Amino acid sequence: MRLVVSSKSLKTLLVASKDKPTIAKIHALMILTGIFGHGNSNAKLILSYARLGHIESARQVFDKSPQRGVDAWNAMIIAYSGRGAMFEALSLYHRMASEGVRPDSSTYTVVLKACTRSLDLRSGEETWRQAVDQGYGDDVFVGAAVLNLYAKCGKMDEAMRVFDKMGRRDLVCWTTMITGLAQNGQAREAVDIYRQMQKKRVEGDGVVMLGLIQACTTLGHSKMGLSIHGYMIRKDIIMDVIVQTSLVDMYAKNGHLELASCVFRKMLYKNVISWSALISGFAQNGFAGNALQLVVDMQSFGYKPDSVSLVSVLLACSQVGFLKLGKSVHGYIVRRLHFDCVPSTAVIDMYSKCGSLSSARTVFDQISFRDLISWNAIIASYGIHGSGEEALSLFHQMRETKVKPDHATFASLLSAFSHSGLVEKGQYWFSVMVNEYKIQPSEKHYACMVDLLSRAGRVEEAQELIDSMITEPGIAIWVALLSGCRNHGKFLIGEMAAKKVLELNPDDPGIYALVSNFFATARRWDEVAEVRKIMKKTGMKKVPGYSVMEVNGKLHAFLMEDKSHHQYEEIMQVLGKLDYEMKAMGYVPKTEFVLHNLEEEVKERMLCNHSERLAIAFGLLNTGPGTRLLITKNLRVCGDCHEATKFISKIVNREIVVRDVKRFHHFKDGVCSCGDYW
DNA sequence: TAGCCTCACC
Repeated sequence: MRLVVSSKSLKTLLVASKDKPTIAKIHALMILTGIFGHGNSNAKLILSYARLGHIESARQVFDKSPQRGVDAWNAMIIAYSGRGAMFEALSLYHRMASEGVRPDSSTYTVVLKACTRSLDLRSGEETWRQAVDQGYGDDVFVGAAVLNLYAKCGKMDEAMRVFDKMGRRDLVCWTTMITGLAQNGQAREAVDIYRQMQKKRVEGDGVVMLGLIQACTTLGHSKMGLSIHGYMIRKDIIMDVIVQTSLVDMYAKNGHLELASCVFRKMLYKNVISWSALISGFAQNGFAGNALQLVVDMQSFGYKPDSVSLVSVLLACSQVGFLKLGKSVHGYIVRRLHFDCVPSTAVIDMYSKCGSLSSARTVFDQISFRDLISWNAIIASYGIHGSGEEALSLFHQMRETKVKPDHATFASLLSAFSHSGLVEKGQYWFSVMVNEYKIQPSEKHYACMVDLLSRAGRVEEAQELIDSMITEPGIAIWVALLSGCRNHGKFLIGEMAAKKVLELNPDDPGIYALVSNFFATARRWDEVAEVRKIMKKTGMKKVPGYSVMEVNGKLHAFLMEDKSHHQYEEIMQVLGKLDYEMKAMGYVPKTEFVLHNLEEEVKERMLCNHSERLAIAFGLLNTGPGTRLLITKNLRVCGDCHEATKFISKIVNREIVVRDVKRFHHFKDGVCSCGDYW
């Protein structure tokens, strides 16, 4: 019996084959039947081997082909480029000419793709020039590839130059521009290009919409995002898992978690990325508990968390001080996944925000590759723990590497100086930032400097600095100035700062307390009454303060006057006993931190029931003598609680660490590491 | 033959 095998059927089999032995059999059959060596059969074989990762076999086919058409060369370049072997891909491309094979449109496209993968702008531009020389300058495939090269290398100006000159543009060219602009932080320009595209009556598909959704995400334009979503539904544009995931991401990043969850729930097909998008949305918006619950849910649906979703878990852990879970996630990533730059930075941040600065440092010292963000994270870690000198020393080490400090590095460094009271160092490095690094100071940088100068009593200099600002100073700056004025009795400047603070109407009751205290210190009772009036009007709607503490691997959260806790009675007994001992040692409740019109005794009781106080008492009840307590608070620690915690640390002979929204307070033996200025 | 999704510091 004679077996008839057609070239076409073998090629179809090749595309469908899922393992090397099958391909090898078809390969053998091709040789036996004489198909091998004709047409582009060798190219198909090369691609099939490469698809399954057998690059050596692919190369053997290439080397043993009796004649190699341009398809075989292209296939081999794709094979190398897909494996990240850029050098081999490029050398093949260079060899083609010497072997008398003329590159075609595909060759330029795949070589440009290879250059894009390795971000090799120089080779890419050279390839593009050669493509133009050979008459492929108007080819939309080559054009889209060069636009993508520029976009991925962050050269959108260059991309725009090429795009403007293009004789023909297909949908992919438009999309590459829109996506490229959106991903390079030029979201407005992305929208402009889309408008141009509409004018030319080019219909957008899901991928174009995805670029626009990303633009909405960065611009924070949820309204526009919503209208794009509606447009896709009306126009029946297919929303695949990628487009749906970016919708989830867009809604979540813009704070619309219900909408994000709603899109997510309606997704028929989900993947780990869509879960991660939702989880990170909750974590980034401060809903640590929901984020953690979602990770449990995703596992029950059979999805295994990857390093991206676990980074969000770490973020949630750092928010609430969940050291135990953070530690186990760290271990899991190290053992099972890739512990590269992003997860290691998240781990550093988690340890430092959970109070373990030394663990953060150990991880930082062990990682082999440190990028800008890892340096920023470790510098910030020392800053929030009040170690300005160590932050500076790390900054010096960073300057010895190739990594260039950015605005965030200086924000962390200056904040470290302000938390450590290093005024001259702050001034010096602020001027270095502006003059040497040409970084335009932002609101955060100014706030650090104003804080630094004001706490040293140099409020006039602080005011001069504020006057030199080009942008309108925000609340953080006026609050910093006001604190200094209050502490140093500078009433004239302070009054102006207080008025500014009230105009800006902050959300934080602690800030109203500061303003009220300032006026009380200046004996300006009318203004004190005015602040109370504002508080009464808006104050009751403020974010409720809560404190979180981990005991035996479980998190316990406390709200102010929280009676729901099963140990509430015991907690109140502990607090009562402590109150008695504290008063005997000279503690006087700072009732000015309660701004309601209440009797003194009631105010005192309210102070006593602040969430951080409840958490401390709970910690004392449930941990052994001498154990360090770590409490995480969502707002700034209250001034009276700060005073009380100092006394408590001495009475119970414990180290009490409180992390508030700004920094760490290490209370030990009646003293706080912040030096009573925060 | 093409273009596309999630994560770290401030």
